[in-house]
Amino acid sequence: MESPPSPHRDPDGGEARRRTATIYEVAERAGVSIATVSRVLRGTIPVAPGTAERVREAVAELRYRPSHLGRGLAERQHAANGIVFPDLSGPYYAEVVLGYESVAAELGRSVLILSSHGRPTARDMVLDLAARVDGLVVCTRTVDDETVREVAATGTPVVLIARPPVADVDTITTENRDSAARLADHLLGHGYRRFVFLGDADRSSDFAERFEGVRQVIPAIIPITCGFDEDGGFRAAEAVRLQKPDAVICGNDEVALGLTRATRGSVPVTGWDDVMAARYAGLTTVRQPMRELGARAARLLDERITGARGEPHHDILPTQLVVRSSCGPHPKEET
Amino acid sequence: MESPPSPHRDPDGGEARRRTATIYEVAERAGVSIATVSRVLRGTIPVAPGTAERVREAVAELRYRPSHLGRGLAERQHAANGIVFPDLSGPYYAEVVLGYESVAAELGRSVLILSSHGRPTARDMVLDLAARVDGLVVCTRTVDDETVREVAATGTPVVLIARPPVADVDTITTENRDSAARLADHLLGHGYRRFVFLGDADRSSDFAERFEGVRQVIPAIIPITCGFDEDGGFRAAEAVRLQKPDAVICGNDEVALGLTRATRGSVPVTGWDDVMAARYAGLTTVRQPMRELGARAARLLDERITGARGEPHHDILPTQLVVRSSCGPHPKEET
DNA sequence: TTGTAGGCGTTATCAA
DNA sequence: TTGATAACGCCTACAA
Repeated sequence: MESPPSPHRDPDGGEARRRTATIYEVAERAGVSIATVSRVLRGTIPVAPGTAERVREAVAELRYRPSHLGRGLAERQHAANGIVFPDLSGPYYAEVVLGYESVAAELGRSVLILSSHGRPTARDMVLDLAARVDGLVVCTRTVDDETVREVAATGTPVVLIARPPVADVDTITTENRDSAARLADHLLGHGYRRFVFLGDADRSSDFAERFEGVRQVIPAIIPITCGFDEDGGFRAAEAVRLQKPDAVICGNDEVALGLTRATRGSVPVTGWDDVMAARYAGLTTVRQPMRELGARAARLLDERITGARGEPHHDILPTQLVVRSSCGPHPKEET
Repeated sequence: MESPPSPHRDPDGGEARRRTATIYEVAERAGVSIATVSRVLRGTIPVAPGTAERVREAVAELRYRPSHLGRGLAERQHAANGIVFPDLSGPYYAEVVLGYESVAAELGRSVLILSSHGRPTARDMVLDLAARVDGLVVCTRTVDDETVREVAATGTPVVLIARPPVADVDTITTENRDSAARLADHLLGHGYRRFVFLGDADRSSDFAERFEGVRQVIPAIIPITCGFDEDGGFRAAEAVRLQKPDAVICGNDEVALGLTRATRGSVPVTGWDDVMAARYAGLTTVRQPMRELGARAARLLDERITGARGEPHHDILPTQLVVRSSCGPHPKEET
């Protein structure tokens, strides 16, 4: 007998880690060619019912699952999407990612996550991630514009979340300016006159827009810079106190919560996002549709991946003022 | 002139989506063979300094990034890990995933996430995910034991989080029974005598262990079943009221928070996990090291992937009772 | 309806 | 130190 026609080795003895079956083994077991196996699995080209049945049996018996590596290489695609965010702690990004994963999964794509954490190697990690997905979502300022452009130049579709447009990539943001103005109006209704804005407008376009929106109504508002999380808000308490504000408008809920903890609620405060903790802290805030942000990004990306050309999208999702107790007892409306 | 020796087509005209450079183009540009390019990129085998330099230049000019698909196929590995969890909402899994991503990234592995949501196709999705990673973390009861076994049988290392052992896969959990008993003791110290346990011990080993731990101290505790989230707790309020308990021990913070919202704090309550909202709600709870859970899983997985054999690990991480106001004003200790 | 064979982008083994 | 070239697992014209 000659050696078997298959160019592939037989599975090894089996004492070491068990190999996963290949299409060749399925084909051999079903007594057909690998082309036929591929056809019944993909359902592209009709196969004789009997043959198809034998193939399916072989697949089941061998517990065969096609290799994504082989398939991806042949099809020139990954069937996977990526998403980059600064950090998952704090429900904001967790929700965004969840919304993203949810529809990506529906669309048959796996999702790869990457938290930049603020690692200096973020750029490289993102470029690497981009090389193993069909499309990429970049949240906020996790990497610089240059990197975004480089990924986009590769031809890999990119969607930016909560970030100003770069080149002509798609963008999804939430409405900031108007709701910020509305929030400011509400606070003015409380009778407050002296305000502090707490956050870092230079490092987040969201924060910048919120600040602008507020300042439109309260030109004299005093900006104070701090980190994006609870700790940032907590630490800023002293600086805030020095300004003796009637109320403090914070860039997001975590900052507001941190500040509240430090001031023990002695100063009226507002946040932004409406994370779960905000409800229990009685925090007045602006709710944004975090999950929808991710979900929409996934859909948009899918359209681009599957070939949609057209002009760049720049979707803006609506937000909603949520008044609770942290901004103080509201005086009667006088209208 | 003859046609070029490379078996690969020239890049297309360039009007459509731009292709990413391949190793052949780098080799051609540097005037070497692809083998040499591969060698300088991997740094495995020494290459003449001058040659290496030329290759690096070509790589930079072409912005070449090796294809993970090609590489993975040749190396028979993915350089990626997966993690499966029921849902990312609620800070618990968000933190676990974050801890996981954090160390996985350090170890040079991408991470693929999959939320089972409770989709009926979860089993298939997990099997599919398992086929595209080198190792997999499965949280809680996202899929049945059978599926876990099937993945493990493939040879893909698996680590279970917050779930009882299956076959001989590694396991990481947090301590439940003792801390539950401690919690019960504390509540007894308040003078409470009639208790309800709110959760679903049948669908979570964590809940089951917590219930057992509590019941050790309070044999007469009344179990009531509800969903795992805020809504579950909220809806269970009526059933709880009917029992007129002195205090309610909930399986996790979200349930406790939901119940609290429904009862407006009229009944002493405790949770479990210590999520962010718990702090602001003044919830007495048991803190578990969520991020560490994920981080450790990533390390353990990496060891298995890189060849560690040995006995299965069954790590148990310590937890910590956190007393706040939700369990009521504490009477003076009398010791 | 089915099989053959070339290609997808890398790695790694032989020779040279 | 380098270059051909055979895998790796799959898809898909092209033939039969």
